[in-house]
Order: sequence, then structure tokens, then C-alpha cells
Amino acid sequence: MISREDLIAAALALLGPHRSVSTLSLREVAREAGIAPNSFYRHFRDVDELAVALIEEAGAALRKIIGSARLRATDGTNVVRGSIEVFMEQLTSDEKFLHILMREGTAGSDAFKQAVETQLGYFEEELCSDLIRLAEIRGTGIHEPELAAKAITRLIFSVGGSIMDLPPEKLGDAAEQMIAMVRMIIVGSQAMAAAHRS
Amino acid sequence: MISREDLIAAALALLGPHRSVSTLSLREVAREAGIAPNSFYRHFRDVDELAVALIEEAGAALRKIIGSARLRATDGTNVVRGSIEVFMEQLTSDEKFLHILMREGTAGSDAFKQAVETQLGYFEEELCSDLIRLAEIRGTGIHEPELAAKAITRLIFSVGGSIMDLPPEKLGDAAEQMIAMVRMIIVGSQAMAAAHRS
DNA sequence: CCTATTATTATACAGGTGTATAGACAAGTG
DNA sequence: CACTTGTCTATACACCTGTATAATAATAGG
Repeated sequence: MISREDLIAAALALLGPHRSVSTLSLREVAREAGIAPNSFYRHFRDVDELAVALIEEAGAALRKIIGSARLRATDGTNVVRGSIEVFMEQLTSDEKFLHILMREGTAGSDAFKQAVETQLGYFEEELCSDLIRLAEIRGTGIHEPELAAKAITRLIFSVGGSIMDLPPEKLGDAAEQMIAMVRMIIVGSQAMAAAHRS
Repeated sequence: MISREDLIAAALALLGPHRSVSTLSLREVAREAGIAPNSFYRHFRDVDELAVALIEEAGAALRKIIGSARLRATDGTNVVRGSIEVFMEQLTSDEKFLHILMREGTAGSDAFKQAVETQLGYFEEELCSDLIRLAEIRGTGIHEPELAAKAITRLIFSVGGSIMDLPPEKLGDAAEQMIAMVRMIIVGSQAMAAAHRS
């Protein structure tokens, strides 16, 4: 007896740097999972529903990963660098969670897009509390941390999408650029807090 | 006799908020253009080549639009707001150029992705010179304007992709958020310039 | 005007897709 | 045991896809 998770795993196996979720077909996933096409319906209404489940799983897995990275960086000296390094690590690993979330942000069905949106929202929330914590540690204020978190999240996922099939030797530079861009946002939101206070 | 442009126009007609370039089929475009499927090959090797041409056309059209908006805003008081308003205008107009560029950033073939990347690069360049000009007018320095331009461009196209099928009454708020986020980046890059100079 | 070349078409094929239908098999219940 | 119930499969249908081939229509050259 096959399970939802088996189907998700089968879909995951088909995905890769050159294969996006929205191009998966029902028959293909069923074939990969070793079941008859029609059995697919026992678990999902259509591939779209599978895709949404996949996104949710990928998001949860990713948040778990960066969650442990968050705990590591409580001193506030190198949070940005540390987080982006975790990100790049994940980008070059065999796990496809990041690729899925980055690649499919704007394609696919409405349900699918909204699932991605929801996951990005979770990241924003967590990042937002990080930013507030960071500002407290450093004693700087922070202006509209939700917006800063949103900007950083979108920026990273967008830039991530462009660099994800770069040759590995260029990823270092890309990471440095990312770090600099994120710092700009953080410094900006802090400077704006200072300006507002005066 | 049908031309490349006619085919591009046919493809454009098929696209919309719920239809992305990567889902266009050769037969479909040919049908829309009123030619036999095989005649498609006289103009493009495959749909992918059409898609690339489409991206280039959309990019050129967009740059032309914001180019005229750029000229309008030489005093440097409200460049950000003005630019984003042009952006939102375009987002709600019937022209689909923006949608195309925003929606397809990370999906589709490699050639396609790179075409989008190229267009985004053009935007970055133009924005970069704007930022430098703005910094001169205001007398503030600017730290790594290329990176700031990249961050802003990616941010706008990424956020744009999420809000493009929002109900129109929420677009105003979204625009305000965009403005605030872009300001964070600009303020940040200026603050970093000040810090470096000291 | 006839011909050579080019552009466009119609037809056809092999393969893929989602899904409706009906049968096969195992499990649980009396 | 017989029987129902839920799960899976095999077959089949209609439709769509890209493209190879051959026939047609249009154009240009002499």
C-alpha cells in the first residue's frame, strides 16, 4: 500500500535543477512511484494538490534546517553571514527543498503560488523576530522590521533563483554579494529608525 | 505572409495573469496566429526561441516606458515614489510585458532563464546610474551602487510577482510597502558609504 | 508563358496526457 | 464459508503534443 509520502518522494525524485514542479504529470509521478495512474486519485485530487503538499513539506524542512542555524547565532556578530552560508550550503546540497521553493515562486496554479507565498511568509516571520532580537543586542533600533524581513526574504529567494545553476566556483562571490545586499537592508532599516527617533 | 512579429503578437494574446510563457505550445501559437503548425518553423526553431524573443521584446518595451519616467524625475525628490508608481501603473495596465518578465524569472528552459536574466541586468544598469545621479544630487555618498541596484531590481520583480494578481484595492498598500523597502536599501547604501568614509 | 524555387498547407504518425469504466485482489464481517 | 467493502489495476477513449512527409499555392527568373 502506497502512501501520500511515497508519492511526494516520487515527485521529489523527478525534480532537479532542470525540472520544475509545474511540469510534473500525473502519469509520470505514478510511474515513478510504481502505481497505476488511477491510483494517484486515492491520495490527491490532482497534481496540483501534490505540488502544494510538496511545497509545504519543502518549506517545513527548510525552516527546520535554518531553525537550528538560528539558534547557533545568538551573539549577533555574524548572523547575516552565518545564515547566508547555511543558505548556500543548502543550495549546493542534494536536497531539493530550496530549489523547489525558489524556482516555483511565480509559476504554476493559483493554489500553488499561494502555497509558496505562505511558506515565504513563515520565513519572514522568523526573520522578523531575528531582526528585532539583533537590533536589541546591538542597541540599534529598527524601522518596520516586518518590511525589512520581507525585503530580505524576497531578495534572497529571488537572487537564489538566479544563482542556483551557477557553476560552484562562482557561488562564493554570489554569497558575498548576497551578504552585502542583506546588510544594506539591515543598515537602512536601522538608519531609518535612528532618523525617526530624532 | 506572416512575420515573426505576428507570431510574437499571437503568443502575447494568449498570455495573461493565469497563463505563463512556458506553458505555450507550438500548435497553440500557430492556431492563434492563423497558420499551420509547421509554418511555425519558418520563423522559430521552437517555442523556446519564441519565448526568448518575447522576453527581449517585453524588456525593451518596459525599458522604454520607464526610460521616459526616468527623465521626468531629475530633481531627485521623489524618484523612488515616481518610479514605483510607473511600475504599478504598468502592472495594472493591459500590457503584459511586466507580467511576462516577472512571472517567468525562474521557470522555463535555460535559454529562457538567461534571457530574463539579461533583461534584469539592463534594468540594473540603468537603475545603477540613477542611484549614482541621485546620490550626487543629494550630496550623500553611495556604497556599491551596482549591488544596491541589483537588490532593488530583484526585490521589485520578486514582490511584483507576488502582488500581480492581488485585488486592485490592495495594490496601493503594496506600492507603499515597495517604496519603503526600496528606501531601506537606498538609505542603507548611503549609510554604508558614510561609514566607510569616516 | 513556362519553369524553378520558395512558402504554406494537409495529412499522418507516434507518443504523451487526464480520466472514465470495469474487473481483480485482499481484508474484514456475518 | 459467502459476501461485502475498499484498494489497486488494465483497458480504453478522446484529446493534445511535436514533427516528418508529400502535396499545393505563390513567387521570381528567364
